[in-house]
Amino acid sequence: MNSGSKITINDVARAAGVSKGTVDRVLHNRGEVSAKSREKILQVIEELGYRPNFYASILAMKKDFHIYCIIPEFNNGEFWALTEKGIEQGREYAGRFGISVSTVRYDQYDLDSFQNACEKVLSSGPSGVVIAPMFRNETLKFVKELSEMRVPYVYIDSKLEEDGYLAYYGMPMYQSGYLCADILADGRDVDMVHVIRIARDKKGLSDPTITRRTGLLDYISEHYPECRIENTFLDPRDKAARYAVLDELFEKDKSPVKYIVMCNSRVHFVADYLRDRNIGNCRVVGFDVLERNLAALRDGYVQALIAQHSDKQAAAAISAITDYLIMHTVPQKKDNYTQMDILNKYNCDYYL
Amino acid sequence: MNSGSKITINDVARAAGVSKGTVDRVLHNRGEVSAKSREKILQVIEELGYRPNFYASILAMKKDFHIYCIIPEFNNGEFWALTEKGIEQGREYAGRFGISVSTVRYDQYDLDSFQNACEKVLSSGPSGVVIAPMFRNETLKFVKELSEMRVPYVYIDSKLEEDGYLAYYGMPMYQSGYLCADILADGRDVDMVHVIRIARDKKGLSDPTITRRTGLLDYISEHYPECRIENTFLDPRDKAARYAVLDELFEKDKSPVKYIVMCNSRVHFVADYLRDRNIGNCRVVGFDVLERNLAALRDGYVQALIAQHSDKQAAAAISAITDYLIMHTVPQKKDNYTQMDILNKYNCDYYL
DNA sequence: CTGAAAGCGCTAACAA
DNA sequence: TTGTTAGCGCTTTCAG
Repeated sequence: MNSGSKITINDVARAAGVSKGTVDRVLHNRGEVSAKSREKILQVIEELGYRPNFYASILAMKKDFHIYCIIPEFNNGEFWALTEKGIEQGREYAGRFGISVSTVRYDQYDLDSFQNACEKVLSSGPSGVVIAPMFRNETLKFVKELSEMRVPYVYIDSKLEEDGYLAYYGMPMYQSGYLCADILADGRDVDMVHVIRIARDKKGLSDPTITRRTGLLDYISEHYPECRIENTFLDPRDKAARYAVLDELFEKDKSPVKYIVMCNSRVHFVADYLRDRNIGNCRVVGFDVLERNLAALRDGYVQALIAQHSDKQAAAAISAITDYLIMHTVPQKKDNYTQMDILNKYNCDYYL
Repeated sequence: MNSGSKITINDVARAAGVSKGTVDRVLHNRGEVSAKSREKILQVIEELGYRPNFYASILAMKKDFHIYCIIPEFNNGEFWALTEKGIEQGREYAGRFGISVSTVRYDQYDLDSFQNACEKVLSSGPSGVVIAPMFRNETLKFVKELSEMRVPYVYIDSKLEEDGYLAYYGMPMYQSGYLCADILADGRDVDMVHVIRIARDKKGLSDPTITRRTGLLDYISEHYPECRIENTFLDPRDKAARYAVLDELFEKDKSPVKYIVMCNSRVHFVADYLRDRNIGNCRVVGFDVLERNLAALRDGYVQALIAQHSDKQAAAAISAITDYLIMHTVPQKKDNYTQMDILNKYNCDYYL
């Protein structure tokens, strides 16, 4: 019940018949200690239930830790803004321990800028890094260097299939697509689903939502084998083009209810169109709590949003590194698949 | 960016031409300090941007803080078990600061036991208390004493309409009922809703879910003015009686789909019945993530659960008090209405 | 009203 | 391989 343990390193030293210097050595596996002392000390620690006082420890080591977060650039109101908010929370936590946190951003469509970001971090002598990996190979190279420098790193948003990370915090992508389909279909008679996607100009860039889309399509082929899937591509930078494409979609699909889904955070593109064209007979589902998406939810142009606390993910990532740095603890779970939140117009105002 | 500020109380003392003892005095409004010194010191603090180092401070004061949590008793798998888990998390956090946390439980159907719990806490000299208030008047009396002793307290789960609390963490009850109705009805043709309730033996005990039920009924009368509401009462301790009552319900209601809702965490009572009787044509919605409710969700006997992170609520409550004790900060928001999570069979496994 | 000084529990040289 | 010691930044007597 009581965590305010009173026994100090001095008590241990006395009981073990050594000096506190030696106790400290075994505590941190530093310097050489005779097997005999070591054993005795460990035993005494056990018996007395000694717990080190982290605050004394922090005070004494006066190290200069610095955590770097590598994430994509963003504009206000975009997906990564929420992550940045979480970094802010993490900074607050880490700051209490005298650990500073900074963000390094890169253009998620530009490999060079990612490489630059990594190099910048590497040359700054990081104590730990949080990374949202968009480029597979480059990231692998980067984390390998970190490993060699014994710098702990944690993935957020998505992770790679290597093993050296301290922790991962993100959404279960495949399941999120599966869930999304269930919410979209909702037990109705669905014979056509429009999957709206973002046209990506550069090739060679992996589509971050591909796994999610797979989950979506799997659900549909399992539950609605007859259902047709229509893919439609939207240009994120050209509103007129988007409207033209959507106009075409609505001309072709004459069903009484249109089922529309987007696997990324841009469902507001669709909502804005529907609002402008005053179209009501749609069931639209998308992802993530951008302000524009929430507005669409409230207005009824989007029926549901699947959200994740990407702020908490970032904050958790920073806490994990902080705790590792300060008290050498590793997170209880290495892979943390965070919950998928279903938002509709009645609960969205209590989110965040 | 950097929170590891380098300026210490010594720097301030030197710059102000006084000793650090004096600086400490103005920092904590302790002892008398000449107006002149005081002003000078304040100014220097401002100029240098001095931020005290909490860890040195904690180390030096070696105070003995103790937080008490007052919550209802429970059995394994019941609602309050999750709260207890959150208390455990909070204990871990507080423990880092040498603050201990203990739980005092009471019988939520017995006023005396609540009074006993309060007295016990009061006489233990609490540094702070977390309370889930089930008895209005007694709680008011209790918190008044706390206020007089200048002991900070925070409400979880529900709160009273007084003003002295440090913070509150809980679900927006009315809205949760409203949301629940929306999920239950889900745009279908609903002409009868069964509201299943718990028969409470003792009178004078306020029904904790009354606000939620109001939200539920309001939604229905707004969206389905013709819909009939049937109340059915279940005895929590008598399975046979529950089955009898439910048998009767199913004999009377011949509609093709039955709409069933419970406003508390016991929807597993209904699910168990449906499973045993092998009844499938129902749409059932309930609250809270008890293991038995989750099982019902997975099996399809309950379609949706509205959940809240009552563990996080408790943990947040303890953190709030800890932070207040250690660094004299008050929570950003006093009233924290936590999000309402919609769970179905596809996302429930990623919850908690 | 104020300064000096002795710790709080731990780390990291430095000697031995 | 080990003990000793000087702090880390702050609080708290205790003199003055």
